[in-house]
Amino acid sequence: MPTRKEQKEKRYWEILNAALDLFIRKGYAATKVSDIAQAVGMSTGLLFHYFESKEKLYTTLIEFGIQGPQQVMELDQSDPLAFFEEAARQVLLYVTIDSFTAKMFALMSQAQYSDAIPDAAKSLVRGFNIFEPTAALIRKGQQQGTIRAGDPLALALTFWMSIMGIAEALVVYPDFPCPQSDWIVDVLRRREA
Amino acid sequence: MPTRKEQKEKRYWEILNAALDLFIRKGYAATKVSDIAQAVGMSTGLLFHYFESKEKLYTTLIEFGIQGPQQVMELDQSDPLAFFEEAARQVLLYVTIDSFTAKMFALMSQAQYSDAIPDAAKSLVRGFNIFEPTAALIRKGQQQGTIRAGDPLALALTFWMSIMGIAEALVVYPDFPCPQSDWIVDVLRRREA
DNA sequence: CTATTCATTGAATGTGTGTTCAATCAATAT
DNA sequence: ATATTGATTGAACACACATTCAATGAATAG
Repeated sequence: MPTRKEQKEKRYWEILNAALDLFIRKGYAATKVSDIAQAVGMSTGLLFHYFESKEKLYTTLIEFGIQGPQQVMELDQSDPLAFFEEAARQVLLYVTIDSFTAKMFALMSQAQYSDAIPDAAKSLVRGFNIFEPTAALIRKGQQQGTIRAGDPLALALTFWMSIMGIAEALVVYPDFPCPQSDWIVDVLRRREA
Repeated sequence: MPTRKEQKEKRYWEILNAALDLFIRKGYAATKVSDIAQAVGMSTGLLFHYFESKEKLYTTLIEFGIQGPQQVMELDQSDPLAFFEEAARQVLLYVTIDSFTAKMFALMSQAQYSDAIPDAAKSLVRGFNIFEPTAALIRKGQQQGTIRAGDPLALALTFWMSIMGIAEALVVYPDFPCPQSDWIVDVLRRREA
């Protein structure tokens, strides 16, 4: 028998889940609060007992969302190429086994290039720039001779856009076959002579 | 001295340009007709003398947009790997020299995964599936031994998501360094033993 | 058992936005 | 020169949607 508090906690997550799904498919502006409420199975008014506004709900999701990329960047960076292999592997793993985390990646990927999200969310997203630290790592790998020559920022962009784009596509179409993570790393890998 | 008809034609394109830019940055729902009108420098009401509705305006853009991928698929396909090299080269070339076409790619890329666009536009986008023909070409390349082993659909997804994601990012941030097209093709290229 | 808290609803409110329209003025045609 | 067409505006309209709120009833506390 679930206590009142447990029920509330459970519904809190149900809302976040439903909202995440809708925000990915329709975007922030096109997602109606009533859509989310309906997906969870509650009245629209009740949703405002859990989140004070649509904006706050979205921003809460983004707060969770930045943890995904952050965790990835916390992987062992001593060997740059190994880091990218592991990063790609992890993200694609989420896509198959942890749809919530996978959807978070998709959400972050969209938020990165959208001008139509709440200001608070925009600040959060822009505050965590994944490209600069990635470019630094790529530079290191280039010196070691494991990563191909070329503008590090451009290489970082290529790597992350592939990962994010694939994650986004697979979240929306889960039946699509999942690429292998080392294919993507081949964008960075130095080719043998 | 421009005639009345020329003026009208010119403004028609100005509207399409401004709308394209805003739709990419903000998405369909978050882009207000008044935003577009303001960007062009006309009253909101006047815009409806050029396009009967916001929906029609968006769908017109999508109609132009599908021509981009269509043209790419019309490139010579006799040598699969050469085709992908040329396709990647062309798309990235547009990003640098023809921002209208480049933005079209970004628009199509977004539309592909959005549930929040007009039905007419959705039909158009879904009607032209780029993945199936690409997968067929990949299969051919695999038989020839120029393309790596692996699920052809998954390889097609990887290739196009990289291209589209990069195009989208560069359209929004034109100052970002542009990757080299052959990096992306390395996702498909069979590695020497 | 009674009182209180609080989840829940459905209707009401207000704002924002797509669209329409009557009126104006400039360009073109006759 | 006059009439007609068409570009242009600003205000008006209607509708959709985020948010509020008073009322209800069930769970919990005392």
